[in-house]
Amino acid sequence: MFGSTSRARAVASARAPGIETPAGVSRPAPDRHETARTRAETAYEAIKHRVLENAFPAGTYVLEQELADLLEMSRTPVREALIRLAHDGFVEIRPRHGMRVLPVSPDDMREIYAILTILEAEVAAEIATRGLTDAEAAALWYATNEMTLALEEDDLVRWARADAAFHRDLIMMSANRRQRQVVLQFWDQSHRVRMLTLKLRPKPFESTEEHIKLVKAMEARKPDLARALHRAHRQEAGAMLVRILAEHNLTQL
Amino acid sequence: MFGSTSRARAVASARAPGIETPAGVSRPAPDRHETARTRAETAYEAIKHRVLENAFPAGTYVLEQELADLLEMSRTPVREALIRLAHDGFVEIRPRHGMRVLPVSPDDMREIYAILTILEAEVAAEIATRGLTDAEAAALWYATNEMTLALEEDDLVRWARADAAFHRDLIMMSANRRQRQVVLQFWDQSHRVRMLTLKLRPKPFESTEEHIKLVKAMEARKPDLARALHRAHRQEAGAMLVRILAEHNLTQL
DNA sequence: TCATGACTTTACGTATACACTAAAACATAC
DNA sequence: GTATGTTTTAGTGTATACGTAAAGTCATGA
Repeated sequence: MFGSTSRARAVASARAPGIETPAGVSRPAPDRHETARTRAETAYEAIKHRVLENAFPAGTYVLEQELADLLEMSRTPVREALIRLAHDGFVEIRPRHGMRVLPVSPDDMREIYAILTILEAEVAAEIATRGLTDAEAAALWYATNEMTLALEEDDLVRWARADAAFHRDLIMMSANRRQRQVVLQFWDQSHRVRMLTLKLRPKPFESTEEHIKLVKAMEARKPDLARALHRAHRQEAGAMLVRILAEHNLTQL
Repeated sequence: MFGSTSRARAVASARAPGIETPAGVSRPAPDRHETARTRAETAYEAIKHRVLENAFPAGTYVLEQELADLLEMSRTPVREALIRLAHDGFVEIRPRHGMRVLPVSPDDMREIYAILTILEAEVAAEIATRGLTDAEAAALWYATNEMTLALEEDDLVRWARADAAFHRDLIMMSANRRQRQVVLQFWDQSHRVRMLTLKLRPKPFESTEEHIKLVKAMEARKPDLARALHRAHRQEAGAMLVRILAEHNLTQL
């Protein structure tokens, strides 16, 4: 169903596309780019993408059959995808109304950033304790450099991309798989709000500086400093987003 | 599928039990105690229970059809339950081999306790900041009292039950729903190891004292003290469990 | 116009059928 | 006995059918 099936299918599924099977179950060739996936996985990714990119706005109800029609598959893999999406916190499932895209309120953002702040600060300290590998340092410096260049060009989208890459790279350095999973889950939950408020925020000069200071603290192997810097960085970012949501009365993004 | 369906079904499902439906789908009356549930939910709870209580030992493979036979339902709700159980970290799904109960290794326990330590310590500080309600204090004192009585009677099972209740009560006091969800998820993941090592651990006199001190610190509204006490408590408990697993070569519980 | 009851429609949860292919079993050669 | 190739079996992912009941629609009365 997951993971190793995808691998096995990638190897085994080099059959001719478009074969029409003789019995009730029609088996069109799935789109093949580089990994074969179950339809349930395809559905998961497709729906998640639409949620994150606001193609399905917050509060929207979409029925199972609508999703199935849209994705050109039966309801079964759609249902399986929805179970996962609900568990990830992107949608809720309301029988006879379909899935509803969960809005992200200021309170939600408070919750999310409270957890990100706690857990990421510990990761920063962990990394400062054991030191950065060359590759890790390069990745983080690349991201901060991107942020700086983006600011020079007044390209906020580019800046946001670099910011996301920085934080993703950072959490992926954690040795604790469960910690990575939790942080990424909530970071994803905040994605739409971050994107939709991008132009409402002040220019992130200080934020960029904070990223740079954090990398320096980690390179200098100062765990307490790294923890404190990152904690402050996350707390301020969360508080600012919450403020913006409140000021603009964006209560359900 | 979840939640509100259960409510609606509870109201609407007072039909005669045992009605045999005319077409392919046989609809025996589900067992009714107080809440009606979908079969997928029934499957989730039943399988989870068997995993937690070691009826399906770690490393065990069980096929979908075996589970369906055992639970007297079709494969469909079993599949849906397995998606959730996999997401909760109790099993992995391996196509053509069925679900496999995920063992919990010493490294897993390190990961779990690292996260519990961080997040719960913050909850303890939060509660110490805002103070305990009478009901909350009563619940925690009841649990610590149970621990004390259990120790007097040398009843470790009773002690473990009180310990679990204490921690569950504590996390449920967090205002952060996501934090509650994360902590409970990982606490559940450690359940089997805690139960299976119960008799291998030293008598938890100090642990009981630590619980008592924590409640006092929270009542006294000392957030820094509460955080530090609870952090130490969780770190020591995690380290001890990891030690025991290693000493007894229990690498895959 | 609003409320209520009856009837109809439809979305869901589930069982079942089926195609596909991974895994197991079997046959053969060295 | 071991390795390899072929055949068979069976577990999964998916589509479809169906029963159930929630939701919608319609008719009627006050």
